[in-house]
Amino acid sequence: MEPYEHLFRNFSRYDICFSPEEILAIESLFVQRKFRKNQYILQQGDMTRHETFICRGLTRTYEVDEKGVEHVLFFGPEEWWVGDLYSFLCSVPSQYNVDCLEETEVLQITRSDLESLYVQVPRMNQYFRILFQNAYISLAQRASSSLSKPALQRYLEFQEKYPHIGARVPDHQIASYLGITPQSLSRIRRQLAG
Amino acid sequence: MEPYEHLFRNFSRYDICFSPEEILAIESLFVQRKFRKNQYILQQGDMTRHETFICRGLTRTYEVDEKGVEHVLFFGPEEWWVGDLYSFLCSVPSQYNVDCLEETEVLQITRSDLESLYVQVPRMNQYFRILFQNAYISLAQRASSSLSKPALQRYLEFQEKYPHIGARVPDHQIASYLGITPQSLSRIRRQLAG
DNA sequence: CGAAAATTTGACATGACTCAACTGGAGTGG
DNA sequence: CCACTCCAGTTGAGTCATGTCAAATTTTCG
Repeated sequence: MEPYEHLFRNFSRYDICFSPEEILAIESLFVQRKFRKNQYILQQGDMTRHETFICRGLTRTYEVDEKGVEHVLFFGPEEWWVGDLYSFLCSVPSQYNVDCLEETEVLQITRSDLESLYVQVPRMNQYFRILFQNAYISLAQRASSSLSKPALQRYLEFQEKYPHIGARVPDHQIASYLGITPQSLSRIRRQLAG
Repeated sequence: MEPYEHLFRNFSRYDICFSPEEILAIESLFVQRKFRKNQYILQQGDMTRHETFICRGLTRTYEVDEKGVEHVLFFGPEEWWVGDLYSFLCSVPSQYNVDCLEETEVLQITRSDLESLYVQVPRMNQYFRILFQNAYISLAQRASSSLSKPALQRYLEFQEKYPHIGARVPDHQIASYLGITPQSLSRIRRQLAG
């Protein structure tokens, strides 16, 4: 499927349609790019110059703490936006790494182009508003769950919510996403199996 | 201070200005309301009919799990929006309770009025987009922290980020916000003091 | 003042972590 | 095709942070 189709399909999920001129403006401001497996879209410490929409593939967003331990924050499959929003908006170095777990095709937009897009196509504000609303709701549920539920239950919730991701990602990265060690996840899996 | 002043001051924090007609539209769609201490703005299981902007006072958003344990998700001081967004947007019963820890003055808007506001004042999309962006960033940092850092450090982060809230809220609610028991928080405090 | 709530403390239990060793499969080079 | 290595995953033993239960103490507030 052609990359822009993914993007416009995502717009239409939120019942947001654009005029032909707007479509041209949108297409002219995004840049298409392809990453190989294990390649980095963004590295901790770098300036975030683009926000990135995933058309195909799978990414992971993670940070490395003072002790050198990786913490996976999100997986980014098709039709997700990835990037360090804080870094992007506030022009500070990124706290996060984003790398590709599979060969990945993306569309990218720079901050100044996004701002010009908001002016040219005001309805983009609506699109991103809804997007952030949803992201916020989903993150609130995850945060609540991580504060109050044991690892077993969080694992089950993850499996239920992202069955397709669970199958594409090694266990130790799922453990990191859940905030537990690979050993703990392994024991949880044994407990579920037995 | 007059309630609408708080609201417009919040708009202006994001460099968003409105024409006199827009200001009239905004003022006509929000309803002013006052809650006493301990009164509920929203109860778990109810339909969320309004989103609520806090002009004065302090709220807490919490949920009650299967075991009957309360989990505080957010505190809502002046110039915060509170409410169960998911319930509000999707017209499902709320998962959360919002009550007032102090006497609280708010401005409320219903879903249909907010939708009509987006049409009458398209720039409101921009305002809420930025609001959700920021809320999302802040929540992502909290979620990351709750997954990877010990309780002591989370407590210190909370104190640093919301010093004014820490002073206005009983400890056991801070403990709940941090995802630990009041006993654990008490021990952490002793450790810090000694 | 007196009741109720908040906080602290102690003893013990438990879930998750750490460290270390082991297993098993995927790739690599002889 | 067979070692060999590498990495993910598993398992075990001991430790630590935090939870649970119960009780004492302090604070709040009618």
